[in-house]
Amino acid sequence: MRLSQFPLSTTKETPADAQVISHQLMLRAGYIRQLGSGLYTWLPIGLRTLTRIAAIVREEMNRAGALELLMPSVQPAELWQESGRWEQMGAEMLRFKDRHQNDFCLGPTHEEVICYHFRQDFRSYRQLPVNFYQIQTKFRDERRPRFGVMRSREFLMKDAYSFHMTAEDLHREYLNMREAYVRIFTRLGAEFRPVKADSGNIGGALSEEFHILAGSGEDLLAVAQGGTYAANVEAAETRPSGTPRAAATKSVEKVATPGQKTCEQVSKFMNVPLTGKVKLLVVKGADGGLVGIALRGDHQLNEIKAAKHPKVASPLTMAAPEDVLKVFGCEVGYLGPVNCPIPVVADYAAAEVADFVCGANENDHHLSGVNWGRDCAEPETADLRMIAEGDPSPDGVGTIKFYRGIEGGHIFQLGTKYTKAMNVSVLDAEGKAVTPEMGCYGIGVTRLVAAVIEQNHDANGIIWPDAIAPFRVIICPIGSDKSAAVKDAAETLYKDLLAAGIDVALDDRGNRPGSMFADAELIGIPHRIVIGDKGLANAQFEYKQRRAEKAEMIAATSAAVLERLSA
RNA sequence: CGGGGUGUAGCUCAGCUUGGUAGAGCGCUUGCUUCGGGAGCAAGAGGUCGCAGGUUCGAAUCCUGUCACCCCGACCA
Repeated sequence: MRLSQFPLSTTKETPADAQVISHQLMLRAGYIRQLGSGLYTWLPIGLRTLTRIAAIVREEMNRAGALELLMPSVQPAELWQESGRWEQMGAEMLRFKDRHQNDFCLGPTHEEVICYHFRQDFRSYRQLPVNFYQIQTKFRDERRPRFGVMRSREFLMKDAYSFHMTAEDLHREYLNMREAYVRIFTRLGAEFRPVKADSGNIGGALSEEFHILAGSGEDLLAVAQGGTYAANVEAAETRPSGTPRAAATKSVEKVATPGQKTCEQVSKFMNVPLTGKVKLLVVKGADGGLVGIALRGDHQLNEIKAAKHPKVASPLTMAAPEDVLKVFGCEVGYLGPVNCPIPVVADYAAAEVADFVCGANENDHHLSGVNWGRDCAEPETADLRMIAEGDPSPDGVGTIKFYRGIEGGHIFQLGTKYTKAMNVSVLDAEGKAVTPEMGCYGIGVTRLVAAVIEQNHDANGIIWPDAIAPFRVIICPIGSDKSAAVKDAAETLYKDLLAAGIDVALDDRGNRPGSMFADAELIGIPHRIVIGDKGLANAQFEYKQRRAEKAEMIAATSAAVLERLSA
């Protein structure tokens, strides 16, 4: 591509709205332009990279045996009413009516549509298993779009849906997809990590997320050092320590703690470590009443785990302060399990503390020297807290460290949740109707562009891995309007590289060297060839890898350049 | 949805407190010079001051409403 015919809208100044580096660089390098909140246009250079990533995804999905199709982004409400999600989905699903006043939505996902098509055309076990995928625009009306294309409302997603006669076959395909994802993320040149995940509203059993590791990531990951365990903190389980609780050594004392409401305040005020404090959170119960959740002072509630507890209402709802006052007769800052008027479920760690400090269920007072089983009932225990850095890995191998990640892909074993709801069935070998097992596998294609940039940039701009660069190499001729030798050398090299099938850009805009180099670095071209009279005098081109500290001189031949590119 | 902020030239922003007819830098156009790290000089083009009402002789500036965008939080297949 000749840059004289390929507009680059690069800017020196960083747009004010961009917070994260990938968003800033994508705007500065002219990859995207914002149209509205969470809506972005991909300019030609940005689209080249987006298309390359999509191509890698497509290749690996095909290699893994999945079949590409394309479903509409506009979907009729009937299908969503059938699965029950028309009511379940919140405002993130954009709904509207057509001219006949029929309800539609912009598809946030395609489980309903694929089930609809599958049940039309698939009647026999002989036709299974199948795995369909598409690369299609999705729309989710996020409450707060942010970070450019990292969390936008409209985005490009690869979504795949597989159907199976048995759970075992679903598991086989799940592992097949997992391998395909590992290949895809490896080819992107990204440092990534598959982690155990919560399957969220989509439901289903087994689920893993593929995260691109980056400090700006929105997700927190618990990764075992010295082990293999890795999970999204939302999904990371915690276990009882295995060592029995220490024996009680103190007796209960009531202590005046005026105005000391938080664990930190009480801990400081009474000079006890946070780990010696037990806090009681009050949430709505599954039976409509209230339930107390006991956590160690230094631990945080994991709302997803708590919501899954049979005694707790889902979704998790904290009790209103008025209701707490009514039931306990005190403010939320002074709650504890002693003489507690509601059922209590304790996190494993909280149940292991002896001689602890807790609220006295009386304003401005706490109790010290409290022990489970003696001063209050031995509680029901469960895994309710967020895993913490330094915790032992749940699988017993290694110690947990936190990383931040950007969710680039997610694979699920859905089971029969959607096939059942959508009345999908096929006949097995005995002629009996069977509800197929279903898996779904997503990759956020647009998000990956930003995620890879988060990992690959420097002060001058983006640094693309070869596989997804908009151009692999850029030729910068210096003074080509004055020097016929430079111009000829650049043209010859350009044509030779094109002939060799290399994605090459020739900067024939006649700009000064400084601005050529700045553009080439900002847009992230991985290889640069500079051609000038000085070098040509010695029959040399200058070659610089984007990531390299220094440029080097190579022979002024197309063959020498091709050799560098294949190295 | 709660809290906060911002809308002025293509971009980044000043001007608003204290009302008086629109500014800077970058970018763009033309000319000359320059040409290995975002050039210099000169001359230019370019704005319904988000929108709608109101106050006033007069509103970018004050008041009311509204829309959009951004940030923090909540939420998130």
